[in-house]
Amino acid sequence: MARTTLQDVAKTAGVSLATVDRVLNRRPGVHARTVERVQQAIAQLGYRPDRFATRLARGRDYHFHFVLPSGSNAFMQALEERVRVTAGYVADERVRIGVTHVDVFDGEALAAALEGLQGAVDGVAVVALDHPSVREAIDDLVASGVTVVTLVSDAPRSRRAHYVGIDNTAAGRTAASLLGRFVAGRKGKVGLVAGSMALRDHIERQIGFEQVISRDFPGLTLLPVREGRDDDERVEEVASALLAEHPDLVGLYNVGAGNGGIVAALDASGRARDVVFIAHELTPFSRRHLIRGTIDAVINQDPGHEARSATRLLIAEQEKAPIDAGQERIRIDIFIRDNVP
Amino acid sequence: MARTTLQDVAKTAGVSLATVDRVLNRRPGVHARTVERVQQAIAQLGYRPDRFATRLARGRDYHFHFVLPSGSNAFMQALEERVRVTAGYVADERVRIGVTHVDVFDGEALAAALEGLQGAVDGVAVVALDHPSVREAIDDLVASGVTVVTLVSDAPRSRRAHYVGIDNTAAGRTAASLLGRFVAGRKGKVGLVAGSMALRDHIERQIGFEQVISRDFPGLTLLPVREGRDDDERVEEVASALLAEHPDLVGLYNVGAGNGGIVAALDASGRARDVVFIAHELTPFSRRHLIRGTIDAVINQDPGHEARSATRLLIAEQEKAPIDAGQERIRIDIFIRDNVP
DNA sequence: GCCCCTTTGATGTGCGCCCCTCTTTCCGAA
DNA sequence: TTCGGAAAGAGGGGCGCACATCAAAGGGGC
Repeated sequence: MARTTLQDVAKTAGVSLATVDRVLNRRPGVHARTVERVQQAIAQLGYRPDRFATRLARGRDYHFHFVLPSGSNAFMQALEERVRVTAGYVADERVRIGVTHVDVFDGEALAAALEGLQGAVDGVAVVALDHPSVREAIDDLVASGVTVVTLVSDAPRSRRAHYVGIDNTAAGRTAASLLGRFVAGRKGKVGLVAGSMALRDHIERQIGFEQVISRDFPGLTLLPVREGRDDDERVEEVASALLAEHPDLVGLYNVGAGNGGIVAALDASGRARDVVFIAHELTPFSRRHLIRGTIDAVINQDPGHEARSATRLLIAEQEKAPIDAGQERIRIDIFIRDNVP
Repeated sequence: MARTTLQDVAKTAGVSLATVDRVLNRRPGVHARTVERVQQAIAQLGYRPDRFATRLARGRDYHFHFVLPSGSNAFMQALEERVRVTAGYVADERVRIGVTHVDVFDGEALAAALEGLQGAVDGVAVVALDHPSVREAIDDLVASGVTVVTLVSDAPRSRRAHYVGIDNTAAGRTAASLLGRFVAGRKGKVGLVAGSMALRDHIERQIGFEQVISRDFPGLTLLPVREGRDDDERVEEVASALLAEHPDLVGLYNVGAGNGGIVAALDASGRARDVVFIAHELTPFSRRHLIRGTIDAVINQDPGHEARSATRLLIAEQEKAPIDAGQERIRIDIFIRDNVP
């Protein structure tokens, strides 16, 4: 049996090809009754437009843009690299992908960058901020017909089509569970280092972490959060201070970047083996120390998956194609020494 | 700038469209010197054929076949379901996917089923067996021009194009690490239940598990392997026996299916909270007991990912298209209560 | 110089759909 | 009855490539 084509639809609907085309592409000038007939024929035949013929005929390229935080940590660099790789793969599918950098913490700058994309692109993937201007900029883009997905960090009450990233509260809970079980029944203090309490994902991770520590591990006491600004040096300072002030520190959770600082502090203190250290994001560095044993577990979100997923979602939106939710859900990966890739 | 097309290549190579076509599709009757010229033009222009135009013009459907074990456990059922879902998604990309069932343990039957596919399909994904007949059947298929990928379970020395599945030795090591750390320093026995020691993946998991337990956890003693035949009842018997014979049992690792049996035995013994239980494969059942706490961790391979990856690899092979290794690597997922989807 | 064979060119058709233009038909209002 | 606009039909060109056919040009052997 050959494919069912527009011809077949036209025939069974008893109309001409032109009319079917008008219906399919929502062109005006078709009687409601006729529209109905055509749609019935489509349903009856189970007609699905040939993606290849459609894209070929339409001849238009899709133009997407990724807006990423500038000059930042290993994870973001990995993400950008994966975006570029993905761009390479979809280039021969008539998809062009651009990348812009914007300062992470500057909501206004991010909003401005987004506004500047109006009219120039079909879709945008943005590492967002929970900031009113950003939300408004996203909503403006959506209103102007641009598809927007948020990446890694969401803009909760905006009209973005999808959020491509993990549930950070659950990530925090996961870290706590692992840490709690890895300390093996010992009692003591647990330290948490965040990048900045202005970052929504860091806050959420902290909340999840707190929840589980206080509920499930009565022997552990969570110390007040320290801010490390995602910077190795600063993180090392606060980690060293934590280690010095608390001889009974049994666990450390670094919510953000700057794992190098923690490793350095642990090494300097000579307590790397005694303190359970849970980190985020699998990088060459964290991978190395996971294997060495300084880091006990890494909570990860796969930047390659995120880049591809965002791209797929943007394409699907353009083509009004269905989405495989299972494929697009970003997992909270747990890596220990034995299952790192 | 518009796409570079065959026209452009022909022009810069100084030959006709027909000749470029001959080179591209490896048709005979072109002088080596000319081939060279054309390929240079292609390289120079960075020409890449338009996937959509190609597929449309070729007009041929790809026909793939999945050969799965029959009447079996929840994981295999999930895998099959995901294969069917994937089939639905790629149906409008001119890809037809068929599914056949074969008895898992019967190498000859599997080999026969594979032989029967010759000439009927372009590609095959098979849950293989490490059996000489199977290996030969795979090699025959490959020799006859059919692309073969193995799925979940490999046929190591065959000529299959890819193996879509996890490293089972690493999975075993991962289970051991988690179990060892979760027992929190207690000393005692550890039990391992496998489906059958004839299954390669089960053996590999066992080997990995043994390695890590003996190397990293001197306080733990691994008991001799028990076979549960992936069947709830039988698994319950052996688990109950283990629990009864060893009051100091602190951990259980179920390498195969039949988690229901272990849960039942643990519940009956009243030691569900004391014995750390590591299982394989996230199913509705294991998910429930992970949340309840009977199961402490689940090692998983994502059947949806495997179905999609196998399909993508088969398509890529047909189109001689590049492969994104990062996308196709199947991860060893670790799920604990807090990061289950 | 003739013939044959290899190499190349020229050209056409079709894949399934989009998009545009130009009729033709039909229905209701004036 | 006439007229106008809405609804529908008809047709064509094009997207970039695959595939087939036929003709022309080139080169070597005799």
